[in-house]
Amino acid sequence: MPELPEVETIVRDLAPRVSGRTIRHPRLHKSDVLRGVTRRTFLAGITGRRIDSLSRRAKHLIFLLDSGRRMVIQLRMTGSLLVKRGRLTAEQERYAVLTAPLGGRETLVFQDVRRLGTIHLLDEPAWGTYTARIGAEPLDPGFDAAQFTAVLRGSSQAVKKVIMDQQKLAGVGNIYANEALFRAGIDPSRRADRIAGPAAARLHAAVRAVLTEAIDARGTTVRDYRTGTGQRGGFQFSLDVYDRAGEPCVRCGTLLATTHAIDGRQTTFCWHCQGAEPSGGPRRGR
DNA sequence: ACGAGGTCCTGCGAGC
DNA sequence: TGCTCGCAGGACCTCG
Repeated sequence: MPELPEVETIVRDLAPRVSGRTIRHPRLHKSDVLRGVTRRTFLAGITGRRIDSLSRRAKHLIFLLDSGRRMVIQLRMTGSLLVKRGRLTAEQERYAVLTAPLGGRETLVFQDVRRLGTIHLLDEPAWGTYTARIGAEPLDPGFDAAQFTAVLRGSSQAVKKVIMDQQKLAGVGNIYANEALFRAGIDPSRRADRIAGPAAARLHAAVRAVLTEAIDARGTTVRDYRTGTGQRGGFQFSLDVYDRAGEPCVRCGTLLATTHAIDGRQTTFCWHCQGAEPSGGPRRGR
């Protein structure tokens, strides 16, 4: 599932290949991915437009068009984006949502098996509203431990849910939330507003470190994720807890536990390394 | 403002 | 073998 590092990888791969290119004859194969725009308006809005830049905001891909509008693609669970030279494979044909020929036998392809992904087409004011609803970028140089601590302080919900809340913090999904909490030695179910001081600073550093390392490894491929060049990422070999339930903790050897108690999402953690906090004490009986 | 639950969507694996 | 069913889950929604 593409989170911040995966989307960042796709942007780095594709930005040089799409910038300055013109969308010739786009085809929208599935209309149910559109949000806030009709099929007709969407196609009219991108046809013949030049892509001035491709960038990332949280987990969203932002195509800035020469009209000043932005095509915003959210990959969600199974979406992928690539520039394909020549003919599409049978699988790409089958799951293509949007194909946009760029000239020179190259085609921008957005494919998505489950079609939970979305496409918006936003003018400048709408983009302003859209991006304002998304929280701080965790890798922004100005996003320091004090700002992060303030985010935690603002909620009594489980810390894992808070750091995955896109309105509070941008780009962290289930994989990196699990990893960062393990690295920081923090119980995922602990109330966010009870975490401060050194523990909050540890989590702040862990979130940034795990995201940075995952970008360096070109993302995590558990199932569907592919880079902008169609390859697998490399960070799945560096995961400490995600998808490792029942396996021994890399730090202490305790068998990793799993629960769905936090927001219904799979949470994997080590009782020993994350069960107890200096200021909070262990939390059991979830 | 909170938690719980529904919705979207399809492939996959378990169970019968 | 062939069927049904539960699950995967990010973002958004409604309800109490």
